[in-house]
Amino acid sequence: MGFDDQLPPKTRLLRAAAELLANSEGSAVSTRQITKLAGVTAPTLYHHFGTKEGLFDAVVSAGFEEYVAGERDFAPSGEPLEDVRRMWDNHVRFGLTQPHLYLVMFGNIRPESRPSIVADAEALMEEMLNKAAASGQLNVAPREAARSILAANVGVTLMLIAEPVEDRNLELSTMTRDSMISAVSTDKARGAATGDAGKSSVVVAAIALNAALQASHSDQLSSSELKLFLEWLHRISSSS
Amino acid sequence: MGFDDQLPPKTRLLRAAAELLANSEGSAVSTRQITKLAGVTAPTLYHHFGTKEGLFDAVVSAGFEEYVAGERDFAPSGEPLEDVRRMWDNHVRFGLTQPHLYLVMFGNIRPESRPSIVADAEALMEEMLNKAAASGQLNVAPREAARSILAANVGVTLMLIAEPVEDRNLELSTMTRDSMISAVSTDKARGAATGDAGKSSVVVAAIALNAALQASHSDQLSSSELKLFLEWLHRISSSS
DNA sequence: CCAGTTCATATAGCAACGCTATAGGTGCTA
DNA sequence: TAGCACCTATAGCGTTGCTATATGAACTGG
Repeated sequence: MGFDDQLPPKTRLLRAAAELLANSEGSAVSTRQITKLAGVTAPTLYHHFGTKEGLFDAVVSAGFEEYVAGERDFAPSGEPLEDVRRMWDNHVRFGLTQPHLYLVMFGNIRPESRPSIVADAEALMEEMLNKAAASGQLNVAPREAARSILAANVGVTLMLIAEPVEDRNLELSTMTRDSMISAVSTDKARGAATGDAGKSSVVVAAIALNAALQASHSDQLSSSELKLFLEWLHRISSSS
Repeated sequence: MGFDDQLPPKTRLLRAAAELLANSEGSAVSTRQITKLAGVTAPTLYHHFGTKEGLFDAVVSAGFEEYVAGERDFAPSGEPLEDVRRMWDNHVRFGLTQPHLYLVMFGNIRPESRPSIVADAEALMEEMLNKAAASGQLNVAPREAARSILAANVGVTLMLIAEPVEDRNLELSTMTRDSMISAVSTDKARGAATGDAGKSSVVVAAIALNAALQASHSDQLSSSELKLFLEWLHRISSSS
């Protein structure tokens, strides 16, 4: 069925399952679809993988190796916290590129396989944070920081996956990422080079005024004036 | 089948589904199990709910109302950020108490129902953050802060649910919670909220913004825009 | 060179699944 | 009492995950 007949059936099953899992938008994938695409019959699948879940686990293992490879495959920048940011972004990118694989890995609740994968991902993050801790950039234990950061990372990625593609806003990711990192690290205020106290107080005041205006329905401005006013407020308060 | 036969079939179906959903450890629940427990036959289910998913959606709606009730049912402490912490803890508690319901609500990826639930939860959080913003305690827009906090909240809760009960460490929750809140808030009362009890918060915020703008020479607005903006600001702040 | 063993695949089919076409029973209003 | 919604049951369709059984191919020991 349009699949390389030279490959051994086990490989063909793995590829067929991965392909169907990747293309089916959330809906279930049946063993009959898989075996048909792989060009084998049902018992072959159960001979090699025992169960449908077993086949999916094998696919997930392959996917996790790809994930780990992605998390390791960049030159360390010498700045550990910067590398943590890259790991975060890699994580999100992996989730958005392979949402179904990601959901099986991080979204499901499967008392056996999931914790092990999560533990491995945590270990990767902790490893990186150890370097930051060694140079005095962390104010909490690396393990706890890794767990906390990874939890937020998973939450953000799930949010983004669940959103329609057209209005996915990656700023949610970068903002949460920097919040988490700055909270566990000693050197606060990323981008402090450009940030100064006066400007940030403008932002704070603008945000406060915006919230207060919307809550109070002040009639000091006409509706058209208010609209423009709020637009400018937004421009001010979204500058960082 | 051991279910109150006085109740209408629709209610019995809902209760049976909720019970089976709550007790089945992750494994699927079949319509036949549900209808048998409810003491009705298959077509009754489809008459009332259209589809299996429809029945589950109804269960989730009930669960969500319970969630919202939990998020609203505490006296505001007068300190908005403290209330945000309580909302966070409520969220986690709800997830750990009803993990299966929670997973359907926040863990699954269902392009229709999930975003609406998430959006409602975000609105709840944003509502609370608006109060914080009005008193100048936020340094990002309430909506973005709400999305970010909720994402981390969901991620932490999923982590905790996936962990074996015996070594669940709630410190992960409090630590991530405080990290997110401290990253998004500004504990220093920057001018805006300094004890001007008499004036409305709009006026206070406008005055603060006015002062801050003149001190910082922000370049987000052109000079003509700035002039008009300040004029409006003056109109707002001189109203009492 | 062949009997024995093991591995890998196919034929055929089971029980359970979500779902529905159809019909019968119930309580209401006219 | 007739008619009409509404609600539920009988029976069964097509599909699902999975398997008891059998067959062919490849290797091994004598």
